[in-house]
Amino acid sequence: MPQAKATIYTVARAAGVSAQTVSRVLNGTGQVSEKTRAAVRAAIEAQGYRPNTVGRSLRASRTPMIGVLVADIGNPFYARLHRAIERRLAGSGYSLMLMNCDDDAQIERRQLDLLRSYRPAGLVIVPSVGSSLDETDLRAFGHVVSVSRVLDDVHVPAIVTDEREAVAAAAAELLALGHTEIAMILGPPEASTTRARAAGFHAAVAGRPGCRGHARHTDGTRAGGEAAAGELLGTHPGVTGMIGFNALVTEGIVSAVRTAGRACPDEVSVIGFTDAGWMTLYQPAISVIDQPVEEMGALAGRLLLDLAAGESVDPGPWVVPSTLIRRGSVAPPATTKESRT
Amino acid sequence: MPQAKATIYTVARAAGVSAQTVSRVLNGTGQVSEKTRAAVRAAIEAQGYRPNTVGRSLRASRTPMIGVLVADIGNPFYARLHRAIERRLAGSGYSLMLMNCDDDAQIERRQLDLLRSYRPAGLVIVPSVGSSLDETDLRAFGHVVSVSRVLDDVHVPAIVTDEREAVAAAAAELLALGHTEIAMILGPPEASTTRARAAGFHAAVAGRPGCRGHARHTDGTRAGGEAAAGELLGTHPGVTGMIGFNALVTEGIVSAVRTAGRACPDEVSVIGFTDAGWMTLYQPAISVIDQPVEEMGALAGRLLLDLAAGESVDPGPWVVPSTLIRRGSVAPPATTKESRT
DNA sequence: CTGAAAGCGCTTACAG
DNA sequence: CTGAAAGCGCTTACAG
Repeated sequence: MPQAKATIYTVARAAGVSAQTVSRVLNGTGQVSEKTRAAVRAAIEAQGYRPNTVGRSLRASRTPMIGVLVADIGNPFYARLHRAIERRLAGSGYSLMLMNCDDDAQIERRQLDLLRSYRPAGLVIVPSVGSSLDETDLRAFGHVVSVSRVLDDVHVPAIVTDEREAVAAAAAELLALGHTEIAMILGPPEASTTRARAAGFHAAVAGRPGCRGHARHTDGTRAGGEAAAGELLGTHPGVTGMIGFNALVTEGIVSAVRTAGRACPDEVSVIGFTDAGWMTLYQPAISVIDQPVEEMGALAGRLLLDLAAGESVDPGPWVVPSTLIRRGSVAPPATTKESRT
Repeated sequence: MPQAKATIYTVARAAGVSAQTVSRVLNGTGQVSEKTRAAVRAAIEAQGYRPNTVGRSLRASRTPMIGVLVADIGNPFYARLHRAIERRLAGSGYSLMLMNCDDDAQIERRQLDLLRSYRPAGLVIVPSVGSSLDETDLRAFGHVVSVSRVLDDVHVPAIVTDEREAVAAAAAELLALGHTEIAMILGPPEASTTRARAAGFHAAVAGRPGCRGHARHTDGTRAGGEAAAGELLGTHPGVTGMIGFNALVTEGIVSAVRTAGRACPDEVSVIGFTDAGWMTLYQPAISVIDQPVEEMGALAGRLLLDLAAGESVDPGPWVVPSTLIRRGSVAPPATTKESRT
């Protein structure tokens, strides 16, 4: 029959030992005789005692909790990231406190304050676009790892994918197929990811004399991607290949291509960024630069565990490579095909 | 210059008052003279003091945190639910601790134990399929609200949508269009949602003499939905309409219909459950029973806030209605159309 | 309007 | 191998 309020003291009394000994049994620290251990276990069982993390955390001045602050958990990228971190941390005793900031620097700061009030052991952060956080803010947190987006002038371990190279390879593949005018529909210009992906795109185009590359910034949403892609298809009918900044923008591109009455891949090839279930359902299936979200999350969890254990961690940036998955949405441009026929 | 370790005591000393007065200023409780208040505020500012929720929680025997336990945050339904609860709780001082249980009753129990060790103020739970939780487990949590799935014989406020009615209406619409053999690809038989949706489906079919309804259980994934739908299309070529249990199963149905070489909606009409971005991108756009996820999450947040404030809350179940969104994937069956032509 | 004392549940030195 | 004391940061009675 579980006791109304079991604590280490009620357990200690029932077992005929001190609270300290109960603590030792609970944590497996120090030496406890087998007999005493058994008595304590029996009392724990009898009272239905459950440790109180709050008491422990207060004494330790540190809570076994990792904060996770992302822009929007509704975005599958962040949802998968959370799940991957949680899996890596399973069994470690650490819990995750997830917070959204809607990519708003003010909300980000507020959420961080709230989070910090719990004195968490660490933080995984995908900084907001236009984040105002600096090294001081993050240092106040103790252990921090940034994922995907990086903060300028802030030296915390960062986990990223090889955005520049991956986009460059994808763009190069379009160009090698014979496309001479291609476009990249980007995210917000302030995001580090936008800059890296844009750089890869431009580098690939620059490597092909006679080819032209268009880049457009958006807010990273489907609507934003659709508007930018639609505008581009209208003003630059020569564009025969498009790369999307993320899964949502890619949805927008696909929609715009269809609305413009252009066939994919016959008239316009499309490559997405970050795989999504619908991409294999759509016809044609969408080729995509597949970001290793699970690996990035697992690595974030590992680095934080190392940091919490007092080990020093290389600031990186830790680069986890993306892979180009070739599906049906990429083909040589129509003109090339015709000239071959 | 923020102090290394600011507490209410360091603030109190700097302001020349007692810790108790600092607490009063922080919480807006009791009477504090304007002058004293200003001095305290100045000291807080000067030291960069941030309240420690752990200390407060220990004293209060309760943490301003709501646990959220769901099957899989990778499922957009749960991600949207989390976001909706978080939005409703914004500014309330409560944080959310999100946990996955992979729909595994054992993991569910373990996660709940971990969560409980924080002494949270409440819990939002989507019980796992085959959950072993009973009223005692949940009562130990204090304030609990269940969402979407309900636990048998457990009396906690529940938030659901009108699954039975919504599915019945969707099925009835197919039948009214002239379909005489339709199918529902369900989730796991143990889930309360499966039972409710199946009941709605069977009721609609029973209301139409001469019509036939097939129901198949799956694990609720895309692969499961695809296998079940594929099998059904093969063994029962007369099926001209299918309803999916959730967004993933609907992906599977759409894929299976295409693999079977059947045109949608000309040969097979499809209706999904829970709207998703790809459903408007796909051709034809997928008609769907749209679940009011945001409202359900907001309501869960509100009920928990009420409960935490000591108010009594109606156990409900609180029913938030779903809406049938008509898009391109539903049409009269081919035979009917031919006979009209 | 303000303060001194006690205690929330635990672990960290320190002693034995 | 085991225990008594102190203290983590805060708020709750209780006094004035």
